[in-house]
Amino acid sequence: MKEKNIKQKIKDAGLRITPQRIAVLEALINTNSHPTADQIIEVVQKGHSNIAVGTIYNILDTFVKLKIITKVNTDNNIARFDAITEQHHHLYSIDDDKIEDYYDEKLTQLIDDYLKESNIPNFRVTNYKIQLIGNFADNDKKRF
Amino acid sequence: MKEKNIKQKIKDAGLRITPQRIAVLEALINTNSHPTADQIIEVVQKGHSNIAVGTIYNILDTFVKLKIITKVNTDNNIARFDAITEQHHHLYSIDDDKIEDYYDEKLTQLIDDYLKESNIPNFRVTNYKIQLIGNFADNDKKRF
DNA sequence: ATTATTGCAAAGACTTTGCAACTCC
DNA sequence: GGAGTTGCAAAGTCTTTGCAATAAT
Repeated sequence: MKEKNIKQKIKDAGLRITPQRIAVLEALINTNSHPTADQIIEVVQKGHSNIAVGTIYNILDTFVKLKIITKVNTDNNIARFDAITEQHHHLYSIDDDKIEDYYDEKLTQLIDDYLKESNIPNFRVTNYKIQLIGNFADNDKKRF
Repeated sequence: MKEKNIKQKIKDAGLRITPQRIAVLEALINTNSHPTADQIIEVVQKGHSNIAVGTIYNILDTFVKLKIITKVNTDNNIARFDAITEQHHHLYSIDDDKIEDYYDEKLTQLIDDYLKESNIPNFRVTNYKIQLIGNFADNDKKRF
Protein backbone atom coordinates (compact mmCIF):
# COMPACT_ATOMS: atom_id res chain seq x y z
CA MET A 1 0.00 0.00 0.00
CA LYS A 2 2.35 2.68 1.25
CA GLU A 3 5.16 0.68 -0.28
CA LYS A 4 3.36 0.64 -3.58
CA ASN A 5 2.97 4.41 -3.56
CA ILE A 6 6.60 4.85 -2.78
CA LYS A 7 7.67 2.65 -5.65
CA GLN A 8 5.31 4.48 -7.93
CA LYS A 9 6.78 7.83 -7.01
CA ILE A 10 10.24 6.64 -7.83
CA LYS A 11 9.12 5.09 -11.08
CA ASP A 12 7.17 8.17 -12.10
CA ALA A 13 10.33 10.17 -11.80
CA GLY A 14 11.97 7.91 -14.35
CA LEU A 15 14.25 6.26 -11.83
CA ARG A 16 14.97 2.61 -11.24
CA ILE A 17 13.40 1.17 -8.18
CA THR A 18 16.07 0.09 -5.74
CA PRO A 19 15.86 -0.96 -2.09
CA GLN A 20 18.05 2.01 -1.22
CA ARG A 21 15.72 4.51 -2.79
CA ILE A 22 12.69 2.90 -1.24
CA ALA A 23 14.30 3.00 2.18
CA VAL A 24 15.23 6.67 1.90
CA LEU A 25 11.87 7.80 0.64
CA GLU A 26 10.08 5.67 3.19
CA ALA A 27 12.12 7.15 6.00
CA LEU A 28 11.35 10.62 4.82
CA ILE A 29 7.64 10.04 4.32
CA ASN A 30 7.23 8.46 7.73
CA THR A 31 8.51 11.48 9.57
CA ASN A 32 7.25 14.99 9.86
CA SER A 33 10.33 16.38 11.47
CA HIS A 34 12.23 17.57 8.41
CA PRO A 35 15.29 15.48 9.14
CA THR A 36 18.88 16.19 8.22
CA ALA A 37 20.78 13.80 5.98
CA ASP A 38 22.38 12.44 9.11
CA GLN A 39 19.06 11.63 10.70
CA ILE A 40 17.85 9.96 7.54
CA ILE A 41 21.02 7.92 7.41
CA GLU A 42 20.45 6.79 10.97
CA VAL A 43 16.89 5.68 10.29
CA VAL A 44 17.72 4.01 7.00
CA GLN A 45 20.68 2.15 8.42
CA LYS A 46 18.59 0.73 11.24
CA GLY A 47 16.81 -1.37 8.68
CA HIS A 48 19.57 -1.73 6.12
CA SER A 49 22.90 -1.40 7.81
CA ASN A 50 24.70 -1.96 4.55
CA ILE A 51 23.40 1.09 2.74
CA ALA A 52 26.27 3.49 2.25
CA VAL A 53 26.29 7.07 3.45
CA GLY A 54 27.39 8.36 0.07
CA THR A 55 24.51 6.54 -1.56
CA ILE A 56 22.01 8.20 0.70
CA TYR A 57 23.42 11.62 -0.09
CA ASN A 58 23.24 10.78 -3.76
CA ILE A 59 19.68 9.60 -3.51
CA LEU A 60 18.57 12.68 -1.61
CA ASP A 61 20.22 14.83 -4.21
CA THR A 62 18.54 12.96 -7.04
CA PHE A 63 15.15 13.18 -5.36
CA VAL A 64 15.50 16.91 -4.86
CA LYS A 65 16.48 17.44 -8.48
CA LEU A 66 13.50 15.44 -9.67
CA LYS A 67 11.25 17.18 -7.16
CA ILE A 68 10.17 14.04 -5.37
CA ILE A 69 11.23 15.78 -2.19
CA THR A 70 12.31 19.29 -1.29
CA LYS A 71 15.07 20.88 0.69
CA VAL A 72 14.08 22.97 3.65
CA ASN A 73 16.11 26.08 4.23
CA THR A 74 17.99 26.46 7.44
CA ASP A 75 20.11 29.12 9.04
CA ASN A 76 22.83 26.80 10.12
CA ASN A 77 24.23 25.21 7.05
CA ILE A 78 22.84 21.74 7.33
CA ALA A 79 20.44 20.46 4.72
CA ARG A 80 17.04 19.27 5.86
CA PHE A 81 14.47 17.50 3.77
CA ASP A 82 10.73 17.31 3.34
CA ALA A 83 8.70 14.64 1.57
CA ILE A 84 5.64 16.86 1.29
CA THR A 85 5.62 18.57 -2.05
CA GLU A 86 2.26 20.27 -1.94
CA GLN A 87 2.34 23.96 -1.10
CA HIS A 88 2.76 24.64 2.57
CA HIS A 89 4.75 26.82 4.90
CA HIS A 90 7.05 26.29 7.83
CA LEU A 91 7.26 27.37 11.43
CA TYR A 92 10.80 27.73 12.71
CA SER A 93 11.52 27.61 16.40
CA ILE A 94 14.17 30.02 17.62
CA ASP A 95 14.65 28.04 20.83
CA ASP A 96 15.65 24.80 19.22
CA ASP A 97 15.95 23.61 15.66
CA LYS A 98 12.42 22.37 15.33
CA ILE A 99 10.65 23.02 12.05
CA GLU A 100 6.93 22.31 11.76
CA ASP A 101 4.67 22.28 8.79
CA TYR A 102 2.13 25.02 8.58
CA TYR A 103 -0.81 24.76 6.27
CA ASP A 104 -2.92 27.79 5.58
CA GLU A 105 -4.71 28.17 2.32
CA LYS A 106 -5.38 31.79 3.16
CA LEU A 107 -1.72 32.65 3.38
CA THR A 108 -0.97 30.76 0.20
CA GLN A 109 -3.76 32.57 -1.56
CA LEU A 110 -2.58 35.91 -0.26
CA ILE A 111 0.87 35.43 -1.70
CA ASP A 112 -0.38 33.94 -4.95
CA ASP A 113 -2.65 36.93 -5.47
CA TYR A 114 0.12 39.31 -4.64
CA LEU A 115 2.44 37.67 -7.12
CA LYS A 116 -0.20 37.78 -9.83
CA GLU A 117 -0.79 41.48 -9.35
CA SER A 118 2.60 42.89 -8.72
CA ASN A 119 5.11 42.79 -11.47
CA ILE A 120 8.57 42.47 -10.11
CA PRO A 121 10.94 44.18 -12.52
CA ASN A 122 13.07 41.76 -14.50
CA PHE A 123 12.10 38.80 -12.41
CA ARG A 124 9.64 36.00 -12.93
CA VAL A 125 8.63 34.16 -9.79
CA THR A 126 8.12 30.44 -10.23
CA ASN A 127 8.11 29.41 -6.61
CA TYR A 128 8.41 30.85 -3.13
CA LYS A 129 9.16 29.86 0.42
CA ILE A 130 7.92 31.43 3.59
CA GLN A 131 9.53 30.90 6.96
CA LEU A 132 7.64 31.99 10.01
CA ILE A 133 10.11 32.30 12.84
CA GLY A 134 9.19 32.36 16.51
CA ASN A 135 8.42 30.25 19.57
CA PHE A 136 6.27 27.26 20.13
CA ALA A 137 4.18 28.42 23.05
CA ASP A 138 3.22 25.21 24.78
CA ASN A 139 6.47 23.37 25.20
CA ASP A 140 6.08 23.46 28.94
CA LYS A 141 2.58 22.07 29.05
CA LYS A 142 3.94 18.66 28.31
CA ARG A 143 5.44 18.53 31.77
CA PHE A 144 2.07 18.11 33.49
CA MET B 1 31.83 59.22 7.37
CA LYS B 2 30.99 55.64 6.40
CA GLU B 3 33.84 54.55 8.63
CA LYS B 4 32.31 56.42 11.52
CA ASN B 5 28.95 54.71 11.05
CA ILE B 6 30.62 51.37 10.96
CA LYS B 7 32.47 51.98 14.17
CA GLN B 8 29.30 53.22 15.77
CA LYS B 9 27.42 50.08 14.82
CA ILE B 10 30.06 47.93 16.40
CA LYS B 11 30.16 50.05 19.51
CA ASP B 12 26.40 50.12 19.83
CA ALA B 13 26.40 46.37 19.94
CA GLY B 14 28.66 46.50 22.97
CA LEU B 15 31.68 45.22 21.12
CA ARG B 16 35.21 46.53 21.04
CA ILE B 17 36.19 48.29 17.88
CA THR B 18 38.92 46.38 16.12
CA PRO B 19 40.37 46.71 12.62
CA GLN B 20 39.18 43.18 11.91
CA ARG B 21 35.58 43.95 12.74
CA ILE B 22 35.66 47.18 10.80
CA ALA B 23 37.04 45.39 7.78
CA VAL B 24 34.41 42.68 7.87
CA LEU B 25 31.49 45.03 8.35
CA GLU B 26 32.83 47.38 5.72
CA ALA B 27 33.16 44.56 3.23
CA LEU B 28 29.63 43.49 3.88
CA ILE B 29 28.12 46.95 3.73
CA ASN B 30 29.87 47.78 0.49
CA THR B 31 28.34 44.89 -1.38
CA ASN B 32 24.81 44.03 -2.27
CA SER B 33 25.52 40.52 -3.37
CA HIS B 34 24.95 38.62 -0.14
CA PRO B 35 28.41 37.11 -0.06
CA THR B 36 29.48 33.84 1.45
CA ALA B 37 32.04 33.77 4.23
CA ASP B 38 34.58 32.81 1.61
CA GLN B 39 33.86 35.86 -0.49
CA ILE B 40 34.05 38.11 2.53
CA ILE B 41 37.37 36.57 3.46
CA GLU B 42 38.67 37.27 -0.01
CA VAL B 43 37.64 40.92 0.08
CA VAL B 44 38.86 41.48 3.62
CA GLN B 45 42.20 39.86 2.99
CA LYS B 46 42.82 42.06 -0.02
CA GLY B 47 43.19 44.98 2.34
CA HIS B 48 44.45 43.16 5.40
CA SER B 49 46.20 40.02 4.35
CA ASN B 50 46.99 39.15 7.93
CA ILE B 51 43.43 38.78 9.14
CA ALA B 52 42.80 35.14 9.92
CA VAL B 53 40.05 33.07 8.40
CA GLY B 54 38.93 31.83 11.80
CA THR B 55 38.66 35.38 13.02
CA ILE B 56 36.40 36.33 10.17
CA TYR B 57 34.11 33.40 10.86
CA ASN B 58 34.04 34.39 14.51
CA ILE B 59 33.24 37.97 13.70
CA LEU B 60 30.45 37.04 11.33
CA ASP B 61 29.01 34.79 13.97
CA THR B 62 29.18 37.50 16.61
CA PHE B 63 27.58 40.03 14.29
CA VAL B 64 24.72 37.67 13.51
CA LYS B 65 24.10 36.97 17.17
CA LEU B 66 24.02 40.66 17.97
CA LYS B 67 21.87 41.33 14.91
CA ILE B 68 24.27 43.74 13.28
CA ILE B 69 23.96 41.57 10.19
CA THR B 70 21.74 38.67 9.17
CA LYS B 71 22.19 35.32 7.60
CA VAL B 72 20.48 34.68 4.32
CA ASN B 73 19.05 31.24 3.84
CA THR B 74 20.26 29.14 0.98
CA ASP B 75 19.42 25.76 -0.44
CA ASN B 76 22.96 24.64 -0.75
CA ASN B 77 24.42 24.65 2.68
CA ILE B 78 26.67 27.64 2.50
CA ALA B 79 26.05 30.61 4.74
CA ARG B 80 25.52 33.98 3.10
CA PHE B 81 25.29 37.30 4.82
CA ASP B 82 23.44 40.56 4.55
CA ALA B 83 24.30 43.89 6.15
CA ILE B 84 20.82 45.27 5.62
CA THR B 85 18.75 44.74 8.71
CA GLU B 86 15.63 46.62 7.77
CA GLN B 87 12.73 44.48 6.59
CA HIS B 88 13.06 43.38 3.01
CA HIS B 89 12.72 40.28 0.88
CA HIS B 90 14.91 38.34 -1.47
CA LEU B 91 14.80 37.21 -5.06
CA TYR B 92 16.56 33.90 -5.67
CA SER B 93 17.72 32.96 -9.13
CA ILE B 94 17.29 29.33 -10.06
CA ASP B 95 19.80 29.65 -12.90
CA ASP B 96 22.72 30.73 -10.80
CA ASP B 97 23.19 31.49 -7.14
CA LYS B 98 22.36 35.15 -7.37
CA ILE B 99 20.28 36.63 -4.56
CA GLU B 100 18.92 40.15 -4.91
CA ASP B 101 17.21 42.38 -2.45
CA TYR B 102 13.56 43.05 -3.03
CA TYR B 103 11.84 45.89 -1.31
CA ASP B 104 8.09 46.11 -1.37
CA GLU B 105 6.23 47.76 1.43
CA LYS B 106 3.03 46.27 0.11
CA LEU B 107 4.22 42.72 0.51
CA THR B 108 5.59 43.45 3.95
CA GLN B 109 2.29 45.01 4.95
CA LEU B 110 0.36 42.08 3.54
CA ILE B 111 2.25 39.60 5.67
CA ASP B 112 2.22 41.80 8.75
CA ASP B 113 -1.53 42.15 8.51
CA TYR B 114 -1.95 38.46 7.98
CA LEU B 115 0.14 37.68 11.03
CA LYS B 116 -1.84 40.11 13.14
CA GLU B 117 -5.14 38.57 12.18
CA SER B 118 -4.45 34.91 12.06
CA ASN B 119 -3.61 33.18 15.22
CA ILE B 120 -1.32 30.27 14.59
CA PRO B 121 -2.00 27.63 17.23
CA ASN B 122 0.74 27.35 19.82
CA PHE B 123 3.13 29.52 17.92
CA ARG B 124 4.11 33.13 18.25
CA VAL B 125 5.74 34.64 15.18
CA THR B 126 8.50 37.11 15.91
CA ASN B 127 10.05 37.30 12.49
CA TYR B 128 9.69 35.92 9.01
CA LYS B 129 11.57 35.45 5.80
CA ILE B 130 10.23 35.32 2.28
CA GLN B 131 12.14 33.90 -0.63
CA LEU B 132 10.84 34.55 -4.10
CA ILE B 133 12.38 32.01 -6.41
CA GLY B 134 12.58 32.34 -10.18
CA ASN B 135 14.52 33.80 -13.08
CA PHE B 136 16.02 37.14 -13.72
CA ALA B 137 14.50 37.94 -17.07
CA ASP B 138 17.05 40.23 -18.62
CA ASN B 139 20.27 38.34 -18.28
CA ASP B 140 20.54 38.11 -22.03
CA LYS B 141 20.09 41.78 -22.71
CA LYS B 142 23.56 42.43 -21.52
CA ARG B 143 24.93 40.67 -24.56
CA PHE B 144 23.94 43.48 -26.90
C1' DA C 1 22.98 -7.49 -21.97
C1' DT C 2 23.15 -2.95 -20.93
C1' DT C 3 23.11 0.84 -18.23
C1' DA C 4 22.06 2.78 -13.98
C1' DT C 5 23.11 2.46 -9.31
C1' DT C 6 25.67 1.22 -5.20
C1' DG C 7 29.55 0.63 -1.70
C1' DC C 8 33.52 2.16 -0.19
C1' DA C 9 36.97 5.01 1.15
C1' DA C 10 39.34 8.95 0.22
C1' DA C 11 39.16 13.72 -0.66
C1' DG C 12 36.92 18.12 -0.50
C1' DA C 13 34.52 22.13 1.27
C1' DC C 14 33.15 24.77 4.92
C1' DT C 15 33.38 25.84 9.72
C1' DT C 16 34.78 25.48 14.60
C1' DT C 17 38.00 25.21 18.33
C1' DG C 18 41.91 25.84 21.72
C1' DC C 19 45.24 28.51 23.31
C1' DA C 20 49.10 31.61 23.46
C1' DA C 21 49.93 36.23 21.95
C1' DC C 22 48.19 40.55 21.42
C1' DT C 23 45.28 44.90 21.75
C1' DC C 24 41.62 47.79 22.91
C1' DC C 25 39.46 50.37 26.65
C1' DG D 1 46.24 46.22 33.71
C1' DG D 2 42.85 43.18 32.41
C1' DA D 3 39.25 41.35 29.83
C1' DG D 4 38.15 40.78 25.24
C1' DT D 5 40.08 39.57 20.56
C1' DT D 6 43.00 37.68 17.29
C1' DG D 7 46.18 34.42 14.65
C1' DC D 8 47.26 30.09 13.73
C1' DA D 9 46.88 25.52 12.80
C1' DA D 10 44.69 21.51 13.75
C1' DA D 11 40.49 19.11 14.07
C1' DG D 12 35.63 18.59 13.12
C1' DT D 13 31.48 18.16 10.48
C1' DC D 14 28.99 17.62 6.50
C1' DT D 15 29.08 16.41 1.68
C1' DT D 16 30.99 14.98 -2.80
C1' DT D 17 33.60 12.11 -5.84
C1' DG D 18 35.78 8.17 -8.52
C1' DC D 19 35.59 3.77 -9.71
C1' DA D 20 35.09 -1.12 -9.54
C1' DA D 21 31.43 -4.22 -8.27
C1' DT D 22 26.63 -5.01 -8.41
C1' DA D 23 21.76 -4.98 -9.51
C1' DA D 24 17.65 -3.33 -12.15
C1' DT D 25 15.22 -3.34 -16.57
